[in-house]
Amino acid sequence: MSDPFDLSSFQPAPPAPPPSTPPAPPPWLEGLNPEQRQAVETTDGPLLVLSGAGTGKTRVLTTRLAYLLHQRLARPWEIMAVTFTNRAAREMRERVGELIGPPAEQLWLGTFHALGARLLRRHAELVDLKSNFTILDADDQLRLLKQLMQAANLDPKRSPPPALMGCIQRWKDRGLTPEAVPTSDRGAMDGFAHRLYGPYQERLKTLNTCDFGDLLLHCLTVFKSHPEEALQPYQQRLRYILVDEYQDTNVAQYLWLRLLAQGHRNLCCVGDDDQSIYSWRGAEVGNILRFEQDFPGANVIRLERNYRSTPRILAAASELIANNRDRLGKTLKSGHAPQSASQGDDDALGERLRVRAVWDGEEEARVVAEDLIAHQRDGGRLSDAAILVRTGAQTREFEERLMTTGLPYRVVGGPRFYERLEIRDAVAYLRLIAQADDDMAFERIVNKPRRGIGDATLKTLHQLARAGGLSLSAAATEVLGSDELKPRAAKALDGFLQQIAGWREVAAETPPGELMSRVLKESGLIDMWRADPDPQAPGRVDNLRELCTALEDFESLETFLEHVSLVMENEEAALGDRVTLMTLHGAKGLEFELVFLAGWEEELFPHRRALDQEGLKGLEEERRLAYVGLTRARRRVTISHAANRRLFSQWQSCLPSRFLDELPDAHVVREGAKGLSGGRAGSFGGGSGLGWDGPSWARPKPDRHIERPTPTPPATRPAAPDGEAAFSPGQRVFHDKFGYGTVTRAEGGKLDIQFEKGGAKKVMARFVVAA
DNA sequence: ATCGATCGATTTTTT
DNA sequence: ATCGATCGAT
Repeated sequence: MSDPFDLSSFQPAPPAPPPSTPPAPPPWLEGLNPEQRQAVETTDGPLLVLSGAGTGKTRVLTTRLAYLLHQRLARPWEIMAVTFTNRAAREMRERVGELIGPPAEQLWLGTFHALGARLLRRHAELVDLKSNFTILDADDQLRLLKQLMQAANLDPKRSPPPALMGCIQRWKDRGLTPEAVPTSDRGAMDGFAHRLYGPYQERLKTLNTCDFGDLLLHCLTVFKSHPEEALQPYQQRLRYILVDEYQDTNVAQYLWLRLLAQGHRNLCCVGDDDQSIYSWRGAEVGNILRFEQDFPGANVIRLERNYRSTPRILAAASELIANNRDRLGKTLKSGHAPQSASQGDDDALGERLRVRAVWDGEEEARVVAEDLIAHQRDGGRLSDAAILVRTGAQTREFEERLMTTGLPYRVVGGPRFYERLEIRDAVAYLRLIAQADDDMAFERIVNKPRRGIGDATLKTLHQLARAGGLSLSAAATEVLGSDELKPRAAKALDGFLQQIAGWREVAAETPPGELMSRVLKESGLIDMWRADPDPQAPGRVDNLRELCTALEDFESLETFLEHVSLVMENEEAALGDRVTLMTLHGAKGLEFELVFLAGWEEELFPHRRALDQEGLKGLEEERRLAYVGLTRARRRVTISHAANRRLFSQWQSCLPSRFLDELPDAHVVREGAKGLSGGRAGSFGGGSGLGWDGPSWARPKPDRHIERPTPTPPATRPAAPDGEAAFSPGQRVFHDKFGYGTVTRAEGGKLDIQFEKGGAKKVMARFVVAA
């Protein structure tokens, strides 16, 4: 394994790479269209590639990398390719590898954060860190901030820690250290954010830790304060820099790139302003909009030929996004079908987009499931379909439905493996073993499982640590030498320290996976979860096992811990044929044959918060999100909106999203839901408690024309027979929510049912049908 | 030190 | 509905 940042192996490069006879053009240039090819072959100077959805962006990037190497314009370690996500980095490395083989390994290729981290480790001492600094995740960040707030006597009610944290992070995104925060910004959050920012940074340094923002922010500091030592070598070395998803870069990333690119000025940024959906996280669309001013003499190439979606989908997406003002302007053209297709030729244009009105979220999920079953019956694969939602919470109803229907699915971007409670605890053990002064880890696990080390003991340790400038571990050793603790607590603490010390020795001669299983067993963590009656506990035990397996792939504890901090995801288990369920944000960069876009309702999408906080800018970003959603689909788009939705514990009636009005009628077919007004209303059993006064979408609204739903009874739930159907034990039944089950007891209108998924339940007979 | 109950606030997106 | 924080009892 070579470390691209290892300057020790760096020999002053020949002034220019030998411009020997340029090799013949390689075969992989052949398949490119003229614009793509131009984007690959324009190697000199700043270049902006505006790449619309589905126009072969990744292909251009990877081919460009291969081209640079093939033409001997640079050696692998003289090229940096930066991505936004780990997924993109992985994919790029794979695909470049396919083109050029092993040299791909030596490219500086990774996410901003990964590259930033590796760079920073080389120069950590310049910002008062040690090169083995740890990387804090969101959870630890927040805990730390809360501690500081407590020390400063700030009321977490009046100033919510997450909001304060967000504020600090946005400063970091803009490349602002505490001193550099402009006075106009210092009043934010009643001034508390700025008041805490400095101490927060101090604390991080004491702990020899960085948060995510620091990985870039500290780089900038280092670049500026020690250019000759920590910047120029890189500037000279990096002949070419490529950036993916440039529209998502924040100011800090922009500055970082600009500094590194100053040597050779061969900066190639690829992006799409229409897909900028991360402004809330500090991303600056301005970066891409300003590119030509920032880098005078820049070339701009537009990729507009879309090879992914049908003409109808492209037309719909284009018309929708045309409602945005701040854009560089691109028009997606269909890349395949030569325009020979005559206007009325439906086949050539592809299917119309379907817009479907449903009663509520449950029905929404049900119809999607029905469509999926039909799709399967037609020989389609589930893995060709995706359900895209605006917020993570929306996945739940779909999960329930898919589970009861027996359709395999996967949730992308759900609670991630390394973020799970039990995993974080287990990893904290490893962290403490690897680094005794990892106080965050120490605090996290010192009393987990319970070993009688409570708040009182911890408080003593904190005091001592602060007074003596010690880590908690060191303070613990100190305190045991004194008699400050009660014997009982002292004994427990001593036992804990000894255990950790013991594992530390084991770690030296044992592979990480084995170490982990020993720790889990000997610490009692595993037993703790085994003994937990919580229904989720067994799953946690499984996760811990999986963790041990995952650890087998790592050489050392250190490499694993770096992986955990930066990658945060576990290799996905072999998937099989599953439908994908995820948020719109998570879907960027992916494509599917069939796409279901759920929850297109005002307040939810566009999301109310986006509108409240950012006004028009927020709306435009939501619209870009819609654009991203539409352009994920190759063949078929199905949009749904519910008339009612439960938002926290309350029912709310919803209006269809304004985005629906922005889709061209010519390419859309609007459907009412099956059985909406017929069977459904009755199934609420005269429950007028909902205060429903008719489907909101049916209320007259001048510029909307949504058909009234046809009163067809729902396919999966025939109305229950009026004279209470006679169910008897042993009978197989179907319940709308719980799926299939067997009756174990029947008494009047009430049944006991053993469901195949979800266990035993008591259910009113009218809610089930014979299966 | 630990546990349980109660109360209140909180809901976007995540490298 | 779910999560945290807080408080009082054991």
